[in-house]
Amino acid sequence: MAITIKEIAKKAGVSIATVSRALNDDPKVKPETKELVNSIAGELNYNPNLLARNFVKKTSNTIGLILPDIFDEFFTEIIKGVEQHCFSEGYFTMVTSSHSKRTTVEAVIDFMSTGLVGGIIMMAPAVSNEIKDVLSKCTIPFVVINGKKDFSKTDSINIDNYNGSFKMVEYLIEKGYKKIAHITGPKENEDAVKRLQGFTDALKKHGLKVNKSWIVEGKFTIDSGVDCFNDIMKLKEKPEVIFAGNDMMAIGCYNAARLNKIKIPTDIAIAGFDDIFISQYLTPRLTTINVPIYEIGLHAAKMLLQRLNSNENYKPQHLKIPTTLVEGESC
Amino acid sequence: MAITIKEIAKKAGVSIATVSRALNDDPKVKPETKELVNSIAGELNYNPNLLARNFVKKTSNTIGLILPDIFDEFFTEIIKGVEQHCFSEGYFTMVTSSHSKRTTVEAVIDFMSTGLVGGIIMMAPAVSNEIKDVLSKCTIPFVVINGKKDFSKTDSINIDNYNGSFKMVEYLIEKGYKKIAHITGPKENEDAVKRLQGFTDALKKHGLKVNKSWIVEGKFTIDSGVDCFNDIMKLKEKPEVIFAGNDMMAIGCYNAARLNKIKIPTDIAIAGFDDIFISQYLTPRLTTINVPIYEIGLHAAKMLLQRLNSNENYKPQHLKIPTTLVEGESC
DNA sequence: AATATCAATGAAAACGTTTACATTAACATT
DNA sequence: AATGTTAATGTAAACGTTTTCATTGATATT
Repeated sequence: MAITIKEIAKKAGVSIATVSRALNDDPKVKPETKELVNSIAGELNYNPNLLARNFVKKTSNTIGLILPDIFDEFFTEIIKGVEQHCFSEGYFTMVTSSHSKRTTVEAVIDFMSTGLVGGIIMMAPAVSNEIKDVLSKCTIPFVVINGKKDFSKTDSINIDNYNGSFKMVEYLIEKGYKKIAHITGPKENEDAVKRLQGFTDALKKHGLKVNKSWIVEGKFTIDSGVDCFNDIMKLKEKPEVIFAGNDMMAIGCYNAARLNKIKIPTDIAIAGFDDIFISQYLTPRLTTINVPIYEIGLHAAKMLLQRLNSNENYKPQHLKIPTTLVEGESC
Repeated sequence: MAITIKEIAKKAGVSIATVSRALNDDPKVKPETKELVNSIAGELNYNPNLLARNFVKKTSNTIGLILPDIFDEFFTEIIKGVEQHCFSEGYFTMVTSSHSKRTTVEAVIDFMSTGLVGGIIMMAPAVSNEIKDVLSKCTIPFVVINGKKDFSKTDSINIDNYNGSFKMVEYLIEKGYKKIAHITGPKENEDAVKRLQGFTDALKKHGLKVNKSWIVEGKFTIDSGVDCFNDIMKLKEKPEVIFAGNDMMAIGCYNAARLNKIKIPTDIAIAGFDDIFISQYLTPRLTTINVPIYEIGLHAAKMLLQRLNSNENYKPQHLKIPTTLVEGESC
């Protein structure tokens, strides 16, 4: 049987109310009493029953982290960032992902309606109306990572996709490239949309015309990278460089290139976006846009906990995470 | 305010006890009553307060997953495996890792003493006495992944490191290699120890002598792979192939080789262990031992839930996960 | 000296659920 | 007719904590 405050109360000769207050460092308790209670608690190796505590307080020192279906190494970093900050503030982290048996929306509802978590962090690269709907009814604080701009009533964190993409294209132009192709992510994916926008705007700014056939839609997966690469190589007018919408698809390009004995960067140059862990170990090292993934998780957790600990309804925050260009040998 | 069974009871004209029983599908409740209660619950969009439920039942439909300090893409798959199975059985997954601010032991204690989780899955490549100690006092079921053999009182899951390593060495010998070096993991790491054992035994079986200077201790990190590779290349008698204790260190070898213009596999061959995601995208593709990581998580979850749902103390299970050789072009 | 203020503590309710025990009514057995 | 059995439901306690609302005794204010 675990130790309860009742037993501490008995040993200390005070009421359970005083014990509770002492343990919670209530200023109304006499310092001596506090000390007494704390020492007895330590002696008995007391640990508060969080189930009971959360139950009566109607909150939870656990936060829920909802990840999208495919979660790769990218998300490990997010989990790490979230978990480490939460832990240091006395919170636990519950993870879940949407998969064959559950949608993101269902995950939100699960988390929200059971009382199990006090707040939610949600990765939502594609924000459907259904999601917006359920979130608008959400009774606990939440932070959206990568939501749309129009999703402004709540805290959100976004990667600065537009500028990252813009930066990359300017870099390529500076290097002398004039024929630049782009493999986009899925149209529904907000990151993908912004990256495409940065791409076209940068081209326009430098007086390069936007060649429609050099913009191909991928799926942010390696396989789709392979397919898109092959499609591009079939064009009569080939580009000099392919800017893949993310590193996964850039890897797909590498693979397709190797298979077809096409040399990078001499035959065609490749650039990516994300700077995932693998990218630095590709040969040649991929030129890409670094996204500080760990930091995203960290900031998401910070925002959420701030929210949880300030009952006044403060103005929703919107954080845009800056990116940096990483120069490899692939361009 | 969320709906409670009290309100359902009122609407249905029965007591809260009956509602509780009906919702839990107690056979003592008349089918008609059950139906009535369920339909009202559905109407009101009732969701049980799990905090209250778990509190009174002194269990939790949440399991705790403890990961080691450095957790890379390898662990993503574990998390996925655990989470997906747990979810399908109505359990939530809480993750944590040991890091600068907390040891594995503290994580266990945290999970155990708060009532927040009903069971624990722990990845413990190195099982210290301290861990053994705290686990022996553990009051809730747990499963250890990669524990030592002598840790037999509880459920455990192990990678078949020995045979994987043995297989690899036999494969290399078959390919004609005679001078085989091995970069081991940390001595405390149980996986590393078993892999080394498989290595030496395979050599002995085939009448090859074990050259001490060809066995170098790494740390299972990329950097240590670089260092060990360089150390080996400084030897007067160089091996023909380096069998790295894990893929991360194999990647380190790749990097060091590239820097020194050493060609793989012509100048020296490299093999790894784990078959992590990246390995298939290395050039040349790494020859390695595939470990079904997702399955490990899945089985761990299965074992734990089985344990949780059978109050009789059944015999502890020990699962050994088989591995397969993946032939790349690096040997 | 009477009263107000205050610091420290205690008593008890409350949270939403499960469950041991009690109760009822219907039916079966003697 | 009296008793036992059973099915279905109700009553109320219990879980460990926080918190509202007293209560006490001491000190300050008039």
